[in-house]
Amino acid sequence: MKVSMTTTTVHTTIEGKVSMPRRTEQRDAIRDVFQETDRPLNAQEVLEFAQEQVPGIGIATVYRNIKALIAEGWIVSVDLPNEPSRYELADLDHHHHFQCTTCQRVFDVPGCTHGLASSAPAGFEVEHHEVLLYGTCPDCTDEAIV
Amino acid sequence: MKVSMTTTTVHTTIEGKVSMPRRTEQRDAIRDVFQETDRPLNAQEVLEFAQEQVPGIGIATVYRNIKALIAEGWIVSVDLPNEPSRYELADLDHHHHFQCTTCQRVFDVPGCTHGLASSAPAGFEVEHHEVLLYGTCPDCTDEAIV
DNA sequence: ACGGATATGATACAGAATTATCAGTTGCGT
DNA sequence: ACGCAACTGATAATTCTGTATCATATCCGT
Repeated sequence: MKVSMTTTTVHTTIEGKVSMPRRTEQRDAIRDVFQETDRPLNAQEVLEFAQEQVPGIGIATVYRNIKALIAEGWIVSVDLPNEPSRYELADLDHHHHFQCTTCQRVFDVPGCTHGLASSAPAGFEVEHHEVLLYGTCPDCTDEAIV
Repeated sequence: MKVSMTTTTVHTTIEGKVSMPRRTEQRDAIRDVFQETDRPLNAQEVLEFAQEQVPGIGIATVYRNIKALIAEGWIVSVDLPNEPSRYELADLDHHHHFQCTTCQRVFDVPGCTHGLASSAPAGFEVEHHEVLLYGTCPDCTDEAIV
């Protein structure tokens, strides 16, 4: 189930005045990128996709907005070993990740093999876990055939 | 089962002469650290433990030897998201890792919840996987009680 | 349309981990 | 004991990711 979240972060000045974040085409483009893509994207990927809609957009703007979108809980970071952070919508169900060892893209893997909490030795209290699968994605498997 | 590996890496010069790596107290100390510790260690941890045996040892030497030990297949790197590389003996059985969210140390978790390869969607070929558990280690659980 | 706070883009900067450099030291074959 | 190649320690340099700076542009209430 996807809950359409409409969180709004406001900024409060010293005098107590409240200002709303502005709506810009760059910010809209970045939001669109996440909503139209079903896998975690890193800052560079977000930049490339956003540039299709706003050619002049810069990497600083991407980082700034990613930070803001995380702060308002609209996206979350997906971190893999030795990889730059990727980001995806925050309202996805629990899932794991698959990284293609050929194209380096990361995909979501629905579901969860539970029983992981009980796999730790006695005395270790598991709070959360992460499962990472590595292999070849369908696109790269097809490429290999050609 | 632990197989005592005695890999020896040699260096070949341009003229074809072969030279053996030298035995130094620093290198011995670093090897000892890995053999006496049952969890993955990062470069800083290796430095600290090795300094107990060779007080003057420097971080550069640690990195150099870690690199050499990896090259000869004696240790392998253990990489977690947003963490510096850790290293452990290469001849350990398949296992996973647990990171304590309090002390940040990483521990080995024996065994493996299989069935992971089949958890990926159709078209994704899983070659290997990594399971990361996060929580509180016994030491930190005890600390909390005190 | 005005005006000022906020956003943007270009780029300098920062922080972390690891590698390169280099002068001095040391292991080890002879 | 000699000699030299390999090793070490101190530190500079590098690489990578993300943040700070700042002049300019733009959103949006009035």
